[in-house]
Amino acid sequence: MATKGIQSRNRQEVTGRILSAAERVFAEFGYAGASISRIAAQAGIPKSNVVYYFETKELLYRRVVGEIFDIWRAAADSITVDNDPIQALGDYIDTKLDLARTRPYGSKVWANEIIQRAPIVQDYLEDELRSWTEDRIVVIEAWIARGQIRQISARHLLYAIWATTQHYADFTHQITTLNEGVELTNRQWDETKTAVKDLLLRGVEKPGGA
Amino acid sequence: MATKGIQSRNRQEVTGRILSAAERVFAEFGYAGASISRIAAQAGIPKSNVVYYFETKELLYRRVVGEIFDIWRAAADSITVDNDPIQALGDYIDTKLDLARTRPYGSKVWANEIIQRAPIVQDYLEDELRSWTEDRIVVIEAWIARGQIRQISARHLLYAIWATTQHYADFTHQITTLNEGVELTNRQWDETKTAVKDLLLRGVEKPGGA
DNA sequence: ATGATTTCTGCACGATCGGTCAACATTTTT
DNA sequence: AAAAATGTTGACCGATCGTGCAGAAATCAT
Repeated sequence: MATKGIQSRNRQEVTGRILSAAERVFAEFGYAGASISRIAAQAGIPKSNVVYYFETKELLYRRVVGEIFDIWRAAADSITVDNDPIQALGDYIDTKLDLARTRPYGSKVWANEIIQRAPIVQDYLEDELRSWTEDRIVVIEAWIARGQIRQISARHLLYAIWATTQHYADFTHQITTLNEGVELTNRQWDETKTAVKDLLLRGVEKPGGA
Repeated sequence: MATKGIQSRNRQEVTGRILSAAERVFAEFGYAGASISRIAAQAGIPKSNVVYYFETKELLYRRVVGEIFDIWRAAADSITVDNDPIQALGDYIDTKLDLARTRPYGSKVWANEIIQRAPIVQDYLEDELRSWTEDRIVVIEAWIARGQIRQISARHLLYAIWATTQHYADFTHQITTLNEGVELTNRQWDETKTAVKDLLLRGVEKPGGA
């Protein structure tokens, strides 16, 4: 009763390895280019075993996309009416950039899916993303109404934050190449955070309110 | 002597149709998911005819990527030391957003290629993109040295412009879904230009220099 | 008009794909 | 310990892929 037994412990470990491998392979080869056998090889198990746990490639893919979607959603918890706008948006940018570094594959899978017009997770967009976005826009517009930030387009501010933060995940390879071929150091990631917040938030805060 | 004959005229027309179809199919299905037969069907010709003009899928792909790269490069012609910074960067953003609207497929193909670590056009990144980027950074840093703009990171400013402008091409489907399922109108594209420039350029211009 | 050249197309090939299935191994339940 | 349930694996199938190739069709040069 205390434990669930060896089988279920293994089940969790194996499915976890598959999900992790799938996130990477889907990111690096796209949905069509990612074969089940390559995912299996990445996870170190036979192809049949992947099918056993996730039935089809599409179901496995949906699980991967759902994971990164949930993580991103949680990253915006700081965006509430009662928080300080600059602090809240700054935290959101910081968290999003941390995720760009720690979970770049998930971001790439999402980008690929949207680029291809969301053939598999369109329901996510219409149900959860739409209402979630409208809620954040309401918060930002409340800040504007209170005079806490400049009169900007809340929607385009969100898009700009998404675009810039995810750019550092999706375009990591381009950024690395332009960084003389070496990955960004801890210091350079800190500089990135500072630069992105400096650029975007100066367009948000009131001129006098420095 | 005046004309080149029917054959070469047709050659240009057919290769043009193939390139246009390929840009779209590569964007919507990724490199692996884009089959030659689907490109041929989109162009309205037999599969063998596509191979006749471009030999391999990879060579056709390189042509498609090279096209969008050249177009983007030309879009930054306004970024020179002697131009006014805010005007020049504003023009760049405008042009880049126009391209996001008129050539979204090219942008998506590029995004896909970078996400997958540039398996085919890495030479573009190391040769042309790298030197091109360094040149623009020199210009922006010259503006800073002259005191024409704030002391910002030229590199991250470029990345932010790329990220935001290309976001409106690569994530068109997400933006459309969040726009109640309908594509952006002319007016909304104008609002986008204004919002993006307002957000990014306020982080660039000197506080007093309004 | 005729031969050379270019353009176009259907067919065939080996490879790889997603997914099925039956046999086997292990763990859990009784 | 026997039965049931769960986990694991390799062999196999029909479909699609990129590409090579031979020959037909159209155009060009003479």
